[in-house]
Amino acid sequence: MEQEQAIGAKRVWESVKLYTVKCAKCSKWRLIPTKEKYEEIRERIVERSFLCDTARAWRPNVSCNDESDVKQDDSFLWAMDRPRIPQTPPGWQRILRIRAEGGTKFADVYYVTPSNKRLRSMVELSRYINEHPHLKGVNISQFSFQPPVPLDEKYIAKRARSTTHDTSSTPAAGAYHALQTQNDSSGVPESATTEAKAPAQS
DNA sequence: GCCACCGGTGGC
DNA sequence: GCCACCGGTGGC
Repeated sequence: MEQEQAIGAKRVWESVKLYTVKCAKCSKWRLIPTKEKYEEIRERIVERSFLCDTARAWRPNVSCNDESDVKQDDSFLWAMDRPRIPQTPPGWQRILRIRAEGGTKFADVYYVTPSNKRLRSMVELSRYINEHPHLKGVNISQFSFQPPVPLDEKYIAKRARSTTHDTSSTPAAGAYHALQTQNDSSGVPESATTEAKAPAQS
């Protein structure tokens, strides 16, 4: 019944403000116009590198000669998605919620079903699918609860990591693309955010 | 040690 | 009373 644009109607909202992907050639950021497009690129980013040319699909004249669409400064909280996250099935929504700074986790991923039910884990997802025969065609391999990684590792409270050895010097090493989230809450963190800037070599 | 999962609860 | 958010922890 009240399926009415349900999704996106009220409570369901996304922490992500802008979707951006880095050009594999010139390393400039290109804004991705829609979440759907972003998810499509993200799924195949390993097989198909993103280039400024790719953005011509929605920006006919853009090229590596144009400056970056967005500066990677501290006006946003940056996070890198992992590659190979499947596109969200039609009728569903994949929602990312960034947690408060200084907590034990960075973000939560959840899926909203076509009938507006919020699911928090693979367990809940498969149970829900089993209990709803009309969703039998839905394969759980189309879902991933893997959250992105913050570029600023200090955003999360330090664990018993100690010694901070170089082991994790490059956060999200394999990930090619990133998303931005709004960094409201605090005033000007400023401190070290800019240092976390993309090591993005090789 | 990490993280997927879920219970508790504070704020609405 | 509900639910968004967070922390604890069991299983790997």
